[in-house]
Amino acid sequence: MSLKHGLLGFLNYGDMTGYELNKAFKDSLNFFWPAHASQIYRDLAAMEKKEWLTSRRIMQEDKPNKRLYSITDDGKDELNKWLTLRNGDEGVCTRDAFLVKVFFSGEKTIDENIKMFEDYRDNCQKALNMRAKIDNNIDEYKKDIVDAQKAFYWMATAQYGSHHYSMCIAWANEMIEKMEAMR
Amino acid sequence: MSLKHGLLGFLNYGDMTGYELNKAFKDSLNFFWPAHASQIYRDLAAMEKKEWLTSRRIMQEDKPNKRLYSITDDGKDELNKWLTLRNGDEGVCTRDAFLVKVFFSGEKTIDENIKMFEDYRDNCQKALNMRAKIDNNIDEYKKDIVDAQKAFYWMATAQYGSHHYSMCIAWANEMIEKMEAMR
DNA sequence: TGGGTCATGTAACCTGTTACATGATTAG
DNA sequence: CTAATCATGTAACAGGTTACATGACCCA
Repeated sequence: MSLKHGLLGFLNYGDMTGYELNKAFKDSLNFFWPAHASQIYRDLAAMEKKEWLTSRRIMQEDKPNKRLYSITDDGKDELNKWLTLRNGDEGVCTRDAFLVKVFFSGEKTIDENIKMFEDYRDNCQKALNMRAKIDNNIDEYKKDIVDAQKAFYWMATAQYGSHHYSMCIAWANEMIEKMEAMR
Repeated sequence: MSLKHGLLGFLNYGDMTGYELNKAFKDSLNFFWPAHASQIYRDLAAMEKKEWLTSRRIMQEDKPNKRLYSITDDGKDELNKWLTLRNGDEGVCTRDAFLVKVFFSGEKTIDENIKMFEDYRDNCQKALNMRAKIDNNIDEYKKDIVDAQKAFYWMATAQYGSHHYSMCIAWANEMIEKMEAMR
């Protein structure tokens, strides 16, 4: 997986510009796969060279001109190849800088660490609250791209998000409690 | 965070070779921060240039010669800077390719997706079982580096791992159940 | 005699991050 | 008046992945 597959996924729903793709990522996948606009534009250009996409310029008068991308048959093949590819450790092994930091936090005082965990918990709580927004976004998109099938998998990822943050909050609270007992 | 900080963390416990660092990663942090041996050696060289480390060659007769790294005061400063740096979204936003795949899985048949989730669940189960091993490793290291303080934070990350995989398994089962009802 | 452990690296490549640049229109 | 939206990109850099190379010793 790389950003390219995410872009192919969206373009498979219909033609989009880099700007729109950037928004689509922010509105839905951002929690699982953050993307910078600059990378989106760069990868779109690279994918056009590979002939996974074609593009055409759309002239506009009151707004800047834009470039609309369409997925090709090669692009669809690539997307399906990725979708049906069996996952090895994908999803099972997650890179998480916070956990590494925790691992080495024996160097710090308990009070510092309690604060670090409280911060973390609060950030998770904020993220959990924001999930409600994401669910709204999915509901809105649902109206445009009417397809109960698709919507189910969007909801599945949203569900994961909620479970994930709840778990993190519970874990942080457990650890804070233990640290307070140690103090 | 980058691999460099993880390496500094271990070297702060005592001098180590690239080979030993590679094993230390595999035995403990692998689930949160997988590292390739080639990157470890490359980053060690880069860190020596920055004077975060010094190294000396150890000659051996029946085994290949090796290079032992020691952390410098600059290296310790860098480590502490990172450890005490306030986390923004670190830990809150996790990159997870499997979730992206799920998001776009409306393109596939329900049967294919059930299989995908079953695979995922089984991988998580395997990972969960392997956590027992990690716990053993931590117990062993505990004897060498006797420090209850440190051990607590190692256990905290291990706890996270168990919680994480249990949550993933539960989520996958929920989704499989729903998909089976849709079939 | 084949595979695991010990031990270190190089090179090429791919992917992601940060900083910068431009400039019109529109809503508060 | 000022901030947001629309819209696209370049350049440099940092970090991670894959493939390859070497070679001895030891255990089954």
